[in-house]
Amino acid sequence: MIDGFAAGDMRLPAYIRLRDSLSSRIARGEWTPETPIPSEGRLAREFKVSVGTVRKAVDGLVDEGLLERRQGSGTYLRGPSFNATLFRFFAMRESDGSAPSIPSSQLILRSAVKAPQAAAAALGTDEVIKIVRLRSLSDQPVLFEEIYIPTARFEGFETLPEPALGPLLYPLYFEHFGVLVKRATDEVSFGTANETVAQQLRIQPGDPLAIIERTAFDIEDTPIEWRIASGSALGFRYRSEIN
Amino acid sequence: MIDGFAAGDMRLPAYIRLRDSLSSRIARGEWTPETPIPSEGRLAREFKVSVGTVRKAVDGLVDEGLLERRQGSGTYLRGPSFNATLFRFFAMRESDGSAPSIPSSQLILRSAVKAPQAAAAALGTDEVIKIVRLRSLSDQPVLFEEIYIPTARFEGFETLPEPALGPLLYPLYFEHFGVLVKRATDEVSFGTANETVAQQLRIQPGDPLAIIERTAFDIEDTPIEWRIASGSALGFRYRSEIN
DNA sequence: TAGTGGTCTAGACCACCAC
DNA sequence: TGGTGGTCTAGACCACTAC
Repeated sequence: MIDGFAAGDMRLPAYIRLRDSLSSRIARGEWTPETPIPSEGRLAREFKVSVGTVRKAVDGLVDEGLLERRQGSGTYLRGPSFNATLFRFFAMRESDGSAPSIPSSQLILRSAVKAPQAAAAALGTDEVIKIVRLRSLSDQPVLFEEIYIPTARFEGFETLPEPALGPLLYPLYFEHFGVLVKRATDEVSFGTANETVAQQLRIQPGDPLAIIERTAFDIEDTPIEWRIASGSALGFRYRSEIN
Repeated sequence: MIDGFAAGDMRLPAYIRLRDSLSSRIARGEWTPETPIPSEGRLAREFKVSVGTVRKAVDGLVDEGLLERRQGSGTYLRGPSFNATLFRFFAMRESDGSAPSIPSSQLILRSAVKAPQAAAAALGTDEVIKIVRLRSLSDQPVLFEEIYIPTARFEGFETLPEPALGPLLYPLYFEHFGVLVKRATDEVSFGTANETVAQQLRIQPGDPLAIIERTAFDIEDTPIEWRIASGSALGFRYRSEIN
C-alpha cells in the first residue's frame, strides 16, 4: 500500500523494502532538510513493522549520507553535502599567507547545445545545457570549466537570472530542480593547453595542464552532470582517500 | 576482565567498548583470515551482553572492512583487501588487446636509511627501510617507486629472501609482520623527469611525469608506509570515487 | 543435523531537544 | 514535559554452511 513497500519484491527483507521506499520518497522530493521525516515509531506503525526494523532501514540511508539523525529532534534530509569544489585541487599561487584569496566565478557561456561525445556518453543523452566558466583566486584565473547537464532534468536552467548562479552549483541543482548529487567519480589526467584554454588561464598554448573529468550522480544513481575542468599542472595537487 | 571491555571508559556504550575490544584483539594478531572469530552467541555470553549488542559491535568492524560475515559459517578477519596497485592508473602502451601484458616488478634497492623529509613527516620517524623498484608491463617500464617503511614495525625486512618480495607488498606486510593496511591517502601531482627516473622509465629528462604520493595506515590509524611513484604523464588516468 | 549469521519482534530505559 | 533518537534486552524463526 504505502508507496512501494508492499508492492516491492516480497522475497526481499522488510528493512530493504522500507529503505527503498523511503529512498524513492526522498527522490520524489517529499521532504526538505528543514522538516524531519516521520519519527521511527510513526513509520513502524505506518508500515506495520517493529521499530528495530525501521531503525535498520534508516541506518542504511544515514550510511549513504542521505539522512541525518538528530537525537531528541528527528531525522532529517541531508542537502547536497559533499565538498565537491574542484578548486581545492589547485594550490593558490599566492601561498605566502598574505592575500586572503577570494575565490570568484565568471560565467562565460550558458546555452542549450548538442553534447560532445564524452558528455553524451556519460549522461546518456545529447540534449544538454552547456555552462562555461572561469574560476579565479584573487583575480588570478585558476580553473577553466565546461559543464554539461541534461536539459530534461534542468528545464529552464538557461533562463535562470544570472546572479542566482553562484560559484556552487550543487546547492542550486537541489533548490531549483530537486536534483540531489549523492556521489561522483573523478578522472585526473594530463594534457596541454590549446589556444582557448591558454588565453583564459593566461598561460601559453602547449603549457602542461591538469585535467579533471567528473561525472556526478543523483540519489537514484542516474548521471546528472558531466564536467571537464582544466588548470595549470604546476601547483596542481589532487587528494583522495582510499578505504 | 575480558580484554579492555570492562576496563574501557564505562560511560561509553557497551557496543563501542566491545567493538574497540575486538579491534585491538585483531590488531594484536589473535585471529587469521582462515579461522572464524567466536560466534555472536559465544561473544554475547563471554561479554555478558545480548546478541543484538554483539551484532552492532561486529557491524561496525564489518563496515570498516576489518571483518567479513559468512552466513552459516562464521565471521572472519579480512586480509589486506583494497586494490592498492598504482599500476592501474597508467595505460598500457600496448592497448591493442593482443599482448596479455604480464606485470613484473624489479627490485633495485632495499636498505635501512634516514628517511627524506616528506617520508619522515608522514611516518613520524626517520628510521626507515627504503625500497626502490621498477614495475613493468610486458618489459615496458611503467612505474618507478620509492617506498619507505618504519624499521620499528618491519624488523628484519631487509634480510627477507628476495623471492618473498612479490609485486604485492601489502599481503607481505600482513603475513610477515602482522601489519594490516586499512586505508590510504593519495596525492596526485605533475612534474618532470630527472636523470635517474628518466633512465629507468626510458623517457627523456624533462618529460612530463605523473606523481602519486601515498601514505598507508594500519588498523589503529598509524601511518606505516609512505611511497612516491612516478610514471609518464602521457596515458596517465587516475580514477577516484567521491561520496 | 548442529551451528552460524540474517531478519524481526516487542518491549525497556536513557539522553537529548524543543516547547 | 512529551517526543525524539540511542542503547539494550531476550527471545523467535529463517537461510545457509559444514560435516
